[in-house]
Amino acid sequence: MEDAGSGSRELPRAYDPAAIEDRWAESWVRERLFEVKTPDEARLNELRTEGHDVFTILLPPPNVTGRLHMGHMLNQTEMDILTRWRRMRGDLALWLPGTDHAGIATQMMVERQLAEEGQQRQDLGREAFVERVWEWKRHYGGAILEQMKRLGASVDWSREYFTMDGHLSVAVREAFVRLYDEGLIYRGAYIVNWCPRCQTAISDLEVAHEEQQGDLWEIRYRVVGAPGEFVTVATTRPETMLGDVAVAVHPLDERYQKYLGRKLMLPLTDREIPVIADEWVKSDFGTGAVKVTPAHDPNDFGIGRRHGLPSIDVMDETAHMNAEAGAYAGLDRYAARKKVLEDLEAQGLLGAVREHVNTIGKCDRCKTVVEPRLSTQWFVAVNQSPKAGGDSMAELARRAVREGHIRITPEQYAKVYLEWMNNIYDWCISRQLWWGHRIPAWHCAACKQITVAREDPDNCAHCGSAEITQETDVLDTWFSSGLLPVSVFGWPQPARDFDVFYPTQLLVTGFDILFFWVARMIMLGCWFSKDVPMSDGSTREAKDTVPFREVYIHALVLDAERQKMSKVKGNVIEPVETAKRYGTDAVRFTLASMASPGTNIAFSEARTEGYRAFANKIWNAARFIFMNVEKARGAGIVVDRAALGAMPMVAADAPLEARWIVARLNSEAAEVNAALGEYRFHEAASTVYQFFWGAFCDWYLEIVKLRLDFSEGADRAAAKAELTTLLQTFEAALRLLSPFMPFLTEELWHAVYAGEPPAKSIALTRYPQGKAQTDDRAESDFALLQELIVAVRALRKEVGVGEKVAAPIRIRATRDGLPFLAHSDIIRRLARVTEIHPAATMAEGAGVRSTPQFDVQVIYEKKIDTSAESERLTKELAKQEKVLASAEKQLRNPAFLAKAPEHIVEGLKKQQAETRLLIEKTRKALEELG
RNA sequence: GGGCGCAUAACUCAGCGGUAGAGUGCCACCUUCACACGGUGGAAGUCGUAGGUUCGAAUCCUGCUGCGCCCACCA
Repeated sequence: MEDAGSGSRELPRAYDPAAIEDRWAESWVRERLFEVKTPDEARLNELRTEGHDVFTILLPPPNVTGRLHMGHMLNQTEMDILTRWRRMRGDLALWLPGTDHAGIATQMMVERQLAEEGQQRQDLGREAFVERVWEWKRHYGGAILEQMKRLGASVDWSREYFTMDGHLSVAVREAFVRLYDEGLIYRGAYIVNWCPRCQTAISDLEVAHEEQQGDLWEIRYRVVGAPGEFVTVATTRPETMLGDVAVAVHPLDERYQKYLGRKLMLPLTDREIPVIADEWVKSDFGTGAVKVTPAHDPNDFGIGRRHGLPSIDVMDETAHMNAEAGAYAGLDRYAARKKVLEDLEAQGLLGAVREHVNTIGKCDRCKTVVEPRLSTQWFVAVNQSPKAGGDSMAELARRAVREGHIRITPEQYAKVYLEWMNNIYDWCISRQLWWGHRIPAWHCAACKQITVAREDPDNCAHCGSAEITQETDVLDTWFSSGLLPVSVFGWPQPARDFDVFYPTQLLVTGFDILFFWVARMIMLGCWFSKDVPMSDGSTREAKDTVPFREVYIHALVLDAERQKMSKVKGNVIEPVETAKRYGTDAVRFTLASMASPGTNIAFSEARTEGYRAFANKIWNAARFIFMNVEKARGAGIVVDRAALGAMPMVAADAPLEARWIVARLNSEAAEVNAALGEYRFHEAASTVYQFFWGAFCDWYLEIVKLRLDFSEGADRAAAKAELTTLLQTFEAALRLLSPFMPFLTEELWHAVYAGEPPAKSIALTRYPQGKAQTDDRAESDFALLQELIVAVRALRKEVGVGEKVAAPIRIRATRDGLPFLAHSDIIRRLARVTEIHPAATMAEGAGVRSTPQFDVQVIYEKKIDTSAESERLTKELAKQEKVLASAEKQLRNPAFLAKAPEHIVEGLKKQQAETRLLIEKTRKALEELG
């Protein structure tokens, strides 16, 4: 029997997400539901002919060390909603997961583990340490993906990658070699941001700037050969004076003209340093004289270069003073600062000390104060054109956004991106770590030259010497993750995956990694894909080089007090734990309903409670429906399963509520589709919520109770028709809801089909599109009916009719007759009315509710509370008069009549007429009350 | 030093040129045979502040106040 609706399994009275979620999460993975086979050309053409497309989305790879937080869950909920939606629309939807090896973070994690065993990584040696990290990764890595599985993310697990996988490492190496050969990767000694704790260079982006109250010290440098004369410099970092090689002043600064070319005696040392002129110096800052320390300050480094000065490095990699610092050697930088100041003071060389707000850079990862340090590193020359000519990487990346090949939502971030891109510096990509992609460069002991190669070389490419050793540095993690959009699809090998899935459609991510990752992907993606021909052999145009066509920047998730969640503050809301308490669907719905583009989310559990109630509401609607399906079956009435799965269609002579609910389903579905197309998750969520609860449950289900009479002598054909519409609408509503609440809808959808569903999952069915059937007449008729029912309910309350008591009503139509009387059964049931008496006049002294269309009274012996009613009416009257006054004022204004659009004027005229009528009615009612 | 965002009902947020909406909370009534994680009715906002543009402003512009964020090589 091809029937629908479950009777086989009684649904529990209250929805218990815990009872179903693990089961489905596990099943979706086991059934390989979301795996995408790379289509061949024929299949692809077929897809496109049908009006569908490939939808590829890359999961921003979480760190292997990561645990899922609310930000991830928001990000994943948004991606999952979109992916499920696109899949259900018939697109080939691929959501690709993976994890990032996260250089510093992971290395730190394992080092901490070693520390507990009383060891350091140096004790193990590089090879053993790296092996240890791999082992850690195998044991603990990727826990976050397991959490993701539990939350039902519809990703293709068969394609899961790790950024240190073999084929991805090949891509990293290829990219490095190509850029090096182009002269776009270079090695050199420059000032970089150095973290003394991590003992590695970090990029500009990995430095967090903090303002703090500090001191600006003035130090007197004796002028050689001029006893009693000094040049006073100002500095915030006195300890670096030990590495000074000059003092610079502005060339036009009159105060110092006489010292130009003279020598100064560097205090605390026996070195003499020159006074030089450089335009970079601002005469109005400090004393106008700057100590020049090329090894410890990027500006000084620049001055040093311009003037051919040496660099004296006075610190080691742990920010302790080195041998160059003489007596201060071995001291930590702050201890050295203290001692330097004391010694200067003792020698009378310390001048004024001023309070000074300065910004200090801290290591993003460990919060240690970063030291600008001269060291030899590898850089990507992002602003440089390749040898053969053409645009630089940065320029390509700017054009991609400027010319609209990549659309960023919300738009304001496009500006932020371009602003950053316009001011970008070369990217330091080397890290002094052990965990990561080792730089494929070999140093020759014989000729000192560098060999960069795809395959590990045995000999120097320049002199042939076998005495070569590999570079010890590894690459910045973002170098490999920046390549992901090309590398996951097989680049640099020619690959069908690349042809089909590149460019990806969308990137959903947080603002915090816009520069770190998004910008780098755009640079590297555009750069490397431009040489990959299209699948038909044609040259790739700029628009097809981008790594993704759209970027959606999502909100930050804050706690209910709008504070950033952090372990330190202890205000972290655990998503999986929260999902267990309220149900994953409820948490997802909370996030979706608050995910308005461009605003942050203050996550509140109160709201989640509300959506748990919503889930329960859906559950119970299902129970009610299944119960009736059972009842019908008992009477030999069975709904054909084939009627389900599409948009319900109703006959023109079907009951009003059936035509209405189907019309509503169509219009709401259209709205949801439109909202999702523009990332307005909150609108989509509130639309489905209002539809299901406010329309389907509150009105349709209540009316349907009138129709589901399957007993002998009842209109069984009508009952069956209504039951069919009910089931169809519910099934369609489940599909509409399913991207937002995948677990609950999956469970109920299977129940609708009594355990014999037409597909393995609701996720594989089609999304309601909402173009099928509209019915304005049904919507407006129903709206009038609702107005009447609400008015009667309110009157009953006023007059004091008990909840269970039914009472007659008196009704008078103002103009359009009494069309709603045709639905007296609905009025009787929903407003608890016995008889409906059409009347020409309203009775005096009884409460009246009036609308422009009708007046209505409840006939009941118990009189109303006249003073309360009079108060209400007075208030009502005041409101109406205000509305009227405002309308009249505008309608009297010739400028308004001349300039306002016609429909506004017409609307206002209508409002004016209706309000006048209402005022008249209200006044009369007040008079009658006395 | 630049740049950006936000201020709307008690709370959390929508709305972003035509006279204010939702959820939660609150008040009253109702344990009616899907659901008390429920139903019905109700109270609640001079849309931060001062100007301006407009026939019309919560909505656009400017100043101010208060929060928050990002970027930045003045020692």
